[in-house]
Amino acid sequence: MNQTQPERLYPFNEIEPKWQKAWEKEKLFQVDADDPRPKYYCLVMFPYPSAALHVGHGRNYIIGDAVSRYKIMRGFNVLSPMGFDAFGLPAENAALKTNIHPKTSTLANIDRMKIQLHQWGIGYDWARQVTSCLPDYYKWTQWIFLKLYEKGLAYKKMGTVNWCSSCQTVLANEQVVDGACERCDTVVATKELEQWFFKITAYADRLLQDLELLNNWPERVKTMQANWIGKSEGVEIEFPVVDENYKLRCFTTRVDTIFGATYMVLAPEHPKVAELIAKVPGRKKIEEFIQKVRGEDRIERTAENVEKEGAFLERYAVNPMTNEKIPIWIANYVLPEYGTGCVMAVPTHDQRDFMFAKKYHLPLRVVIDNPKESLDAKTMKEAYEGEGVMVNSGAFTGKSSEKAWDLIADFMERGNIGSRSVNFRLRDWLISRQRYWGAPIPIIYCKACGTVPVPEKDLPVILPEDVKFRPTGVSPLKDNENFENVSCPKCARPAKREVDTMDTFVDSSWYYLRYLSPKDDKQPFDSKIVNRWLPVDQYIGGVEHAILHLLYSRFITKVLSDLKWVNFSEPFARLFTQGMIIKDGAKMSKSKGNVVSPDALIGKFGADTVRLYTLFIGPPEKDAEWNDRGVEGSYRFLGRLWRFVTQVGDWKISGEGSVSSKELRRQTHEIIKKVTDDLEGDFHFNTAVSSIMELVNSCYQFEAKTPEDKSILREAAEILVLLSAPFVPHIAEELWQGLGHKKSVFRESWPTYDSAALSRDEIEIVIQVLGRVRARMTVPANISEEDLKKKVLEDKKVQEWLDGKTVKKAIVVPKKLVNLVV
RNA sequence: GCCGGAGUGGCGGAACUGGCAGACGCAUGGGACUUAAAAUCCCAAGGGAAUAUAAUUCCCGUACCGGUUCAAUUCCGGUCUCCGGCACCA
Repeated sequence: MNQTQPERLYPFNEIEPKWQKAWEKEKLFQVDADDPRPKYYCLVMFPYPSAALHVGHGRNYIIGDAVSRYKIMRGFNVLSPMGFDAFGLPAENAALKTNIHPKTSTLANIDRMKIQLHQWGIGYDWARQVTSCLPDYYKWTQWIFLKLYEKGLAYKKMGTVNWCSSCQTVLANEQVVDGACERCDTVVATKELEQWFFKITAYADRLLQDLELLNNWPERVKTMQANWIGKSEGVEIEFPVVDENYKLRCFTTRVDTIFGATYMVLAPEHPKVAELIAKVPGRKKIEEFIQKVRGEDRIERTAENVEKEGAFLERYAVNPMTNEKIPIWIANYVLPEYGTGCVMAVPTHDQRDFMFAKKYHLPLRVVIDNPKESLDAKTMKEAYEGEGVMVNSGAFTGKSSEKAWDLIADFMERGNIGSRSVNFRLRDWLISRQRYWGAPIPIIYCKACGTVPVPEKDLPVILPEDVKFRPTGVSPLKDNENFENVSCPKCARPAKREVDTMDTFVDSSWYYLRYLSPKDDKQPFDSKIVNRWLPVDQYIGGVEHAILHLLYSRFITKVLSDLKWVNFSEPFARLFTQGMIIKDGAKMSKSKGNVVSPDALIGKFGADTVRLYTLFIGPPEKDAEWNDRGVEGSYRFLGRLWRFVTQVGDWKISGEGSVSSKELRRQTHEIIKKVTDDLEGDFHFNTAVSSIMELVNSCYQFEAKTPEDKSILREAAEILVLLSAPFVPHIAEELWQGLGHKKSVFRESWPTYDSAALSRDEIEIVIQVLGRVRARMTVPANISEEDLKKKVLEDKKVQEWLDGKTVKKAIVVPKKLVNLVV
């Protein structure tokens, strides 16, 4: 135990609890609906209540709190709520080990986290807390499901779905990362199952389009969403099958290459394959190949350098533009779920087709010539995928491929050969889960009436507590006969409930609306109030939600907007994604043993130190390495601030300062501007904090000789306290009181700078000769350009550098520099 | 491969609209206080070179190569590396 307790530089352990209580008493963060001030909705992504919080989590809340407190001082009516995304697998998995019910452990974790948030000095309107695992909340999650169901946007279908064998449940596409479960890293298998989906694809185009409205979202998040939605425009072309009376449809983005389509490839899973090979001699071999491909899991199938393999179906189709008979193949590189599961192959102008054609000796024909170097199908080593001049393309020969694209598409549409079509990568959102700790899906199956939604008046469908929740691949709710067996709401005959629960991302896709009327038991939210407060002015959270939560929330908002429940179509006007805090080069986690707990640090240095360091660590949007010595530096600074402000506590503000103090006053006002700009801009708290530090350093350097000087220092002290209040609220309150103020510092208005104070009498001019700094001189600020030039040329050092050469040109940047060209 | 972002001291990082590169902090070195240490406070500091230890002065330096400009971390062209997303998507 040779860890030394640092000297107590100021009584943080006394003042912090004191002010936390005071804010509560004063209801600093409670929003009054009738407040006339302009609204500001500052929202931090609500957390999953796992174990205790670490300093990495803290960054999120500290940033949000700094923004809220700043906006309060700017005169806004700030709504800063907090809740808990409380359903989910971790609690359920823990329960399997510890035998503690998920509800018990979740609620206990919530209590623990609230204490931690409190100790950090984070202010929320706790009267608005939402907890997604409680019936008064999930009742309305179920209501949202019903609304989507009514609109045809929630549906059940049989399909190939992602299955995690460890979590024993299906997963949404968004929850599969590199072919593995995002939660437990188990390689995801595919299964044919009947599952519930939300039809997010119906909104694909709008979700993509409206990204353009989100000017205050980080570019990378918008890019990620755009990539995920994955729009591509092309043409769907019909290829007649030889000896059959049906056609196969191919989707292509390169309709300009149609004359080079020398064969066709189907996914092995394509529904027509069985029919096509029913009578061919080599049927057995083809079936074996299909079995082989089907047996591969997602990773094997989509891995980067998988050898392209295929089989000839011994059948032919007709290229509708050349009227040639072309062979039909199946191959592992054609995916059943994208486009039509059937592609036209143009080996000369598509690298995959090229490799496949070379392997199986399929014909190649150049139809777009490379303008730089003429192509020859016999000698080319790889496909040419660029633009060029059309060749071997019937009536389109000689045209540029860009132009031919539209001409061919038009021609096909006129002749009913094909039609323009758009494909998205985005798939519908699979929302059912075979697990216990989630909101039950409000559906009843009746033998007579079919699928019957639970009537709104019967909501919520309560999640029963007495359930043995072993994951078995079937929802644990099936265990509870009282839950499953019900009477049909339509015909009253015995019926069965849906036993699956909803993906927790459904819970979190609408919580930001519930904060506005968290206790309303008549409706999920009050449209009038929501329309007044939304969109959220500032949303703050981790970039890991760039696709999942943010895409789902945008989708649900658009649905609610179409249903006229809300009058806006994007929920979050501004988004800020903070970087992760790293320790020893890795993300903090219990298993790595690199978790930094705030509790000990708060005990040793106080919450303000932890807050200040967290904000000072680096640009908040970037990842940052936690450094314990850096924390001490922040603590030292607060000690310096404390010492300085308490020292000038009984000095008075009076009159003008002496000449020497003018510079300090100027700096003070410059820093008001700097901190304000940082807070209004990109939340660069690190530079805001550093300029506050600079001002403190200057104050220490300044020697106050006269009462006027003292008055300038006193003004600087007041401003320092006001400017640092959003970052280090406890010490700021205490110092503010020490300066003789009765009101909370957060009831004061944010300081504004006096532009007169920013002006200087004298300025330092940098003198360059040929762009290199050679001298500097101090001149009156209002000096004319002519006088300045004259003075510069008279300077001894300058003359040495000029060395008798003539000055061709003198560039004068007002108030900054003079550059002499010789 | 496509899309987005980044590359600056020993480290985290700063630099408005092209105008003194390295603010602020950490680590480091020196000093004060102390019997001593820790803590605290004060001072120094990109690298290199010259002079006499100094004051001082010069040169080199923002991933690399080139360009525009009186002047480039900033603008333009090219190259490399790293991070993130998508990817056998037709």
